[in-house]
Amino acid sequence: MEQILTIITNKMRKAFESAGYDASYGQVTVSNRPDLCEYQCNGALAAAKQYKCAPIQIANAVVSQLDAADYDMVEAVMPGFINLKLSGAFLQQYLEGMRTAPDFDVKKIGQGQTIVVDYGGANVAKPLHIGHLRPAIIGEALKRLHKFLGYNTIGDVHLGDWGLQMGLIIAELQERQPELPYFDPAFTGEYPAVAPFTVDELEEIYPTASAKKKDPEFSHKAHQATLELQQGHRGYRAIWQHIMNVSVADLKRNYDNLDVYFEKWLGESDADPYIPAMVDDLKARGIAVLSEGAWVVPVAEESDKKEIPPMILVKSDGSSIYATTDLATIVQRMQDWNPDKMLYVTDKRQNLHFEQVFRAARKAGIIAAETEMEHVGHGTMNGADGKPFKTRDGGVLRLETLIADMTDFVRAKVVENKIVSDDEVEETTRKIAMAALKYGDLSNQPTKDYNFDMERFAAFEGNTGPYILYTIVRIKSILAKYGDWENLPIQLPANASAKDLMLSITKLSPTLEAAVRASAPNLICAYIYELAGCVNKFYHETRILGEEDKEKQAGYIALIALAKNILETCISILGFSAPEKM
RNA sequence: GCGCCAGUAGCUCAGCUGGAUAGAGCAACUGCCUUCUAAGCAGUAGGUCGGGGGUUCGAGUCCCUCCUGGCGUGCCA
Repeated sequence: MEQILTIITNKMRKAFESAGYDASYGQVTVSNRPDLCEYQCNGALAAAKQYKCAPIQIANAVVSQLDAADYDMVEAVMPGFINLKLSGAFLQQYLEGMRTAPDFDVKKIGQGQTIVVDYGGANVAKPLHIGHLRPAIIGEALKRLHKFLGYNTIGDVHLGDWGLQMGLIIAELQERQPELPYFDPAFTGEYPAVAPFTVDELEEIYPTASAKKKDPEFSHKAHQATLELQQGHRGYRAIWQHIMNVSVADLKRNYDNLDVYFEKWLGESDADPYIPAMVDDLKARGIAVLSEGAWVVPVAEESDKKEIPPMILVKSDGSSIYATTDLATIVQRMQDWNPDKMLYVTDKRQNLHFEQVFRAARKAGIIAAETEMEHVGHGTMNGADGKPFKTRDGGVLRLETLIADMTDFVRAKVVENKIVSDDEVEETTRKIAMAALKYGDLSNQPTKDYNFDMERFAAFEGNTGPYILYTIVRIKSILAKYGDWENLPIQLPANASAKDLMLSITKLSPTLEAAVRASAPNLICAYIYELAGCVNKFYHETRILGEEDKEKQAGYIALIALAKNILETCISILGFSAPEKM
């Protein structure tokens, strides 16, 4: 179905033409003065200059060309605005179309296209911490949004399992347990099947090793181990496999806990097999050049305002770096999936890195010219004081801990409210906590830093996830009491708040398209907040179950049912769901 | 140094390609539960949109400049 704005813009364009003006002035927008009108066209103001006459004259001429039956009100207002109010019948018909079609008749603009969303950013051997929350939540939402709009979507966690961090762990392990067979060059037998560490030990080993990077001797050993691992050192590969086994199981558990699911659990190591051929090829074609001992791909362009340093392909010690694996990953993705678009959801501070990789990929012809590459750089989540999140003792806060804290907060509230029975408390609590956490994050623009304030998020008043859930739950409660509500047709708006609600419902499609275009889930949050507000106002002003006119009542039910379905669809795109009661 | 991003109510933030009186939430104050869940609804108060220039019928939005903060800037990711 066409969007309302498109429909009335087209009519407005025709009216401009009939009145003797250029059709391009007919763009209609949602009103910024809801007290005056629902939609407006400012084209007459812009046209006045070209036609050298008063804007109000143009506006009047255009208005006389419009079909009055489509609107409750059409008027030209000084200095030249054209204000519109849609007719109830038009709205009724439009909503009935949304109600009866699958997915509210939202156009599947991604039909036939494949998109890869790279959004986990988890590192093996390290527990997920507070910094992993945003890419997981934003990436999952963007993936689901694309999927809803018809794209074939592939979410890839892209594990950090190949860089210096691995060398650091190996070097540290060797210092602690040099007697292990992995470090014995003469050892040719089978390595132990059981890892020489638990996940908890691993999580201690890495930060310890990382802290020792300043020691030149240790640092050299770690770099050397990284290189040898990448070159196929048998013992190091075995250790690596242990790390993977122990770590990935733990990561999956944590992502499950967040309702974040990846289609692919590939990592930097999976790109490794593609590296030698890629590097040879780039060298042979002169795309990679030797500079300061390293092989680099110059990516600077004439039009650059700043100096873009070359992308380092092979470090001077011969090992690969994250740019190398990222580039090789693109090779793998093009080969296996040939996507139309790749989306990278990572910290915004990696912006330059991705700019370099994308340019190198184009320069080398690794990606097709029409394949879009986008880095969705997100900001940092800080503590309530605006400073980076730390635990009381100054450590990094684990994601698990954050979720547990939020859950405890919510549980207290749920228990206090006494609406759900004891055996439902946990499930309800989990859903509300997830909504509070995810909505709290997604309602901010991805690029901005924001402050995580438990008090604020858990307060549940105003613009929060629980507010949205509460709205849905209220409707569900009415529908359950009403009974058979599934197939009732939409009726004419019964009152002003019903019409406002209907108008809000029609904005679903433009909102989703704008969100996908800008990679901005916050637009969906803003939309459902507005929609929920309309629902609550309608709810407050209209007695629904007590309505004696059964026909009228069926119309109310049809309207709130449609609103509920849209709200539920939107929150499922955002990655959470509503309980039955709260 | 250069580059990117941000600066809007006491606090946290919206404001789409420039349009009419700059909007929400929190906090403060005031109403509304014998009636569909008050985690709600309605209202009051709160602003020189960082400063200064400019472009035009019109600027929070575009251009220039300055101030403040954050981040990035070749072998970490």
